[in-house]
Amino acid sequence: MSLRIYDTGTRTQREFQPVRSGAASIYVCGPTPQGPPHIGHVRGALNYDVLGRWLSATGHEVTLVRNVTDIDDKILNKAAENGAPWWHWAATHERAFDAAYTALGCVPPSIAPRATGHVTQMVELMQRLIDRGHAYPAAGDVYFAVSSYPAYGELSGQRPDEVQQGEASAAGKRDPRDFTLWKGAKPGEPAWPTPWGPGRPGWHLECSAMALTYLGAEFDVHGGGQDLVFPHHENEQAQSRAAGDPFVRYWMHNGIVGMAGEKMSKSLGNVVSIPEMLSRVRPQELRYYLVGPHYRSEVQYSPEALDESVRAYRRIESFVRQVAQRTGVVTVGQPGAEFAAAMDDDLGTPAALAVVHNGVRAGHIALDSGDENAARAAAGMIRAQLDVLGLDPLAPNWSTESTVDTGALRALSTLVDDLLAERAAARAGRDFARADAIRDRLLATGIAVEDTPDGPLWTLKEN
RNA sequence: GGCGGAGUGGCCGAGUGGUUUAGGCAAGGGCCUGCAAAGCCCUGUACGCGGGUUCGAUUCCCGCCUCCGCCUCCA
Repeated sequence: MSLRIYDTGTRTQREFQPVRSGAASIYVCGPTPQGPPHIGHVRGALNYDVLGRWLSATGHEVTLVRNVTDIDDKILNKAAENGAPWWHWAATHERAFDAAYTALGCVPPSIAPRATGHVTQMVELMQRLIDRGHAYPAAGDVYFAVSSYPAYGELSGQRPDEVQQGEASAAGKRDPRDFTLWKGAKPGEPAWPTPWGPGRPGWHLECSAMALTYLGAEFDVHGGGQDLVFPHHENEQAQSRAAGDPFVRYWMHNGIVGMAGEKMSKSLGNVVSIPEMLSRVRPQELRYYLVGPHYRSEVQYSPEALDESVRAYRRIESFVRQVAQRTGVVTVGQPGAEFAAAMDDDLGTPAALAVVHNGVRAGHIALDSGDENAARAAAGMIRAQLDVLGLDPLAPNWSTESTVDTGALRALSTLVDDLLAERAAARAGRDFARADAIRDRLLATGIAVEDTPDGPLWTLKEN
């Protein structure tokens, strides 16, 4: 059994057969860094991170390209509104995106190419399209001739004639359906030289050019949000295939994130930024919330649902930590066949998490019956499963040890142990009022005490 | 107007032509505990509405309602 992926291009689930056996090439539409990253951006990145992790776990050498659209109308406008140079505005927000991806445990992409660094490749691609009669320059712009490419619309199912026409046709555009490959420079705008005059990249061209540069004329997976199917991905495919490249084998589109009824969009200004969310929950917990539902389903964000995820994740986490504390080191094992079957079914993370939870229950039963070997084995398997999802509680990237003063921790530990010894003495003397007073006092300071078969266990409460 | 997706038990969220049916959160009962906490066991007559196909539909088909995405910038 191997991975099956739902391919938007054919609207069916297809077995994953990579261009190069044992390897996987993935291109993901990354951010246009015009503002802070929000929950929707991060959901997409997380989904393709899980894809990459699963492909790696199943023996593929993964190349993942996630681009940065660092030149664009919106960046120019936002920068101008804020009195910043466009390149500074883009670079600042690009760093914010990187920080969010890192905080949420995304494996760094093989490369995160910027549009502005690939003008040469774009010019080459445009030249090929012009030579083949699929594109034409006009008044400083370069357009793709939709009528020259009969397969246009095949990815999205759109019929070009039915597409609502937006803005009035620009000067020199031969057909209102034609889209811009390259925008001629207007006064004061950044510009790069081309054979057809100075200007800057249109939105769609860069992805075709950068995918070709790093992944070749044919590659395995192209991912993005469902809102990019049309026109962005339709146009990408038209450009690359019209130029003669086979392009994408599997198109994957993740569902979008809504906001309890109303849609979340930049224009409505109701986006939830990642730094804001991470001030409320830990990154693992936010990740669990976004990775839990199937990637193609829509998520309606609500703080209540996020809170449920927090508790669900902590159940898993506390089991793994408990086993580690009681039985020593828990080494990462193998995810197992049931988990693999779930993941192979178009990244079935909900079923995969059900397997994890069943493992947690089985592990607790083993722990209760004193079978520490079975408990350790269960925890090792769970760690392997969670690692595929980027959720292993013991993974070093979640570690907070570096921020903790070990000297202070040792001093605290001594004080708590003293109090717990006092409590134990009180309990032994059946002075439960005294014992409970100590426990309450510790709880009030943020230290929770639980009695286990191995004696009392204390933990610092989150938040 | 065109293209596409969705409506599941108190909530989140999978899934399937039928006899046992995810999983989590919350709730109630029980076990354990001095009491808790955690954990374990048990409980809850779920599939938007109306037709149709079928021995049988939440699952397939048709119609309707509601919601969402895209067709303009968005992951």
